[in-house]
Amino acid sequence: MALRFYNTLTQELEGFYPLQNNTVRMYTCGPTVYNFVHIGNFRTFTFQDILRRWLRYRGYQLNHVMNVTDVDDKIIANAAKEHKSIGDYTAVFTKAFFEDAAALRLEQPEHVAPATKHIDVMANAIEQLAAKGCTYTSEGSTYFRISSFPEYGKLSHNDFSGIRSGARVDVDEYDKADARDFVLWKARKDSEPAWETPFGEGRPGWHIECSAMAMSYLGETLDIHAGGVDLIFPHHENEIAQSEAITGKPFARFWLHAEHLHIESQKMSKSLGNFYTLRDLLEMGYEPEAIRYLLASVPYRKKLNFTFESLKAVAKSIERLREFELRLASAKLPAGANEEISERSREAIRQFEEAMDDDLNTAEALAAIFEYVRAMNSGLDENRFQEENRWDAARVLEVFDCVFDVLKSSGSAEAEQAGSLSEAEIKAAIDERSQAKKARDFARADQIRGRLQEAGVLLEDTKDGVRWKRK
RNA sequence: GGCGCGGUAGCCAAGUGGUAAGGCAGAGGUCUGCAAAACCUUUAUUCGGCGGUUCGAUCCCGCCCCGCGCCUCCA
Repeated sequence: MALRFYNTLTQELEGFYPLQNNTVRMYTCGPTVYNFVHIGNFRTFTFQDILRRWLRYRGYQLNHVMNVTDVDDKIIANAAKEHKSIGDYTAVFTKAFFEDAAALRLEQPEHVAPATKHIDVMANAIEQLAAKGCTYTSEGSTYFRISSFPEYGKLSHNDFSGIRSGARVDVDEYDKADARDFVLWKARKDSEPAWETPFGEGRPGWHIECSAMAMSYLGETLDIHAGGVDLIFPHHENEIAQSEAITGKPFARFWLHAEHLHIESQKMSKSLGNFYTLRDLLEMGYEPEAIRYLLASVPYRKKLNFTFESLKAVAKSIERLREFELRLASAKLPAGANEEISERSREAIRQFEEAMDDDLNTAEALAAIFEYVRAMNSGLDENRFQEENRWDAARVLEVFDCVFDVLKSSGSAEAEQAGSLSEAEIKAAIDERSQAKKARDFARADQIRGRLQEAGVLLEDTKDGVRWKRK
């Protein structure tokens, strides 16, 4: 079965292929930089990263645009509180976001698009909407008239035909003609940041940013648009309305939405205050790879229940894989190749690919890897491995890691520094201990082992000699 | 109320109309001078409840119970 994704628009699993050539044109909703983003947000960004990597594995080129919302109510309010310009204010959190993303090994999209750098594109989109009669102004602000777009609701599968103006309009929304209408352009208020446009001085509404930037970078119809489930309505629904009202063409062919990360059975969110930032977890001593693995290991359409127990468990899982890699590298093997091992390796890759092709079923893909590792550990135990088979196993791990990217330890560079023992020193100590063991001076041997352990170096006695690793 | 997601072993979590992947934890074992580490084996007669369809359902249908999300800013 070929690559397929669940499309929120059609509510079906659909075979995926890009519309133009071999390049996937993809747009994802990025962060609003008014604060540090939390790991719930990163669950979605990690999903997007896995998606990127798998598309590339499947031979596609990527043209991926991610927006950065750097002007909105919260940003304006927070910046004012700190007596900073919004630019100075958002620069801090934008930088933090990309640092965190790098720590989680999230690839950079081909284009990162800050909203404030694309005001002209948005203004142009609003003018096109106005020319089509889809807008109206009220108190200096410009609104999108939902009644001008009959298909409104097709993404969230809501029927809005019954909702008419006057049905129930919130007090502070008295200036809208229809309760569901949304603002395209907000009139300037007091000293708020504002931009000059033909339809007045002000700033963009949130939804227009994504429509305008997506189409300006990627054209009228995108292959994939992705984000968190909470964006389905109203954000993505509104994007569809604006974009399709302008072009008359489908805005995006595939809509992919990641479920939320939960904590204590509730959505992790800023407003509930039940969140951890990546920085929080790193300070507690968790490895970024473990966090990445945890975020990636639950298929993206399932709620992911975050617990520290899980985080500790996945750290062990990663160790198991790294242990296998290490064992493979240090094993003494006879020359030649065992075809049975080679075939089992190819089988593992097939299973992994099949799982990933199935709407990125990472849980099943992981199962394929762990089953393989168990089989290969047995193979090593039973001396069925030969020299050439190293490559077979290395290839399996390589395929795994080009998606999950957790095998190489970023190994808190500090810890390695703190360990302070050089490789040569460690090797010398190991030799000394081996001599002591040979002389049956176990007290001496244990003393050396203890000293190394204190320095953060763990010894493992194996059939093929002494192995060590930093802890 | 409308729309949507889910309830599988101690925890996390796949999956299929034909009798339950994987990870962690637990138990047993191998290795070892002893350890540690590692590795191996093992762990749900059962898949929220009740009916129905079927030769057969955890998987299909109906009803019910429970949890969660969106409907307002939100990954």
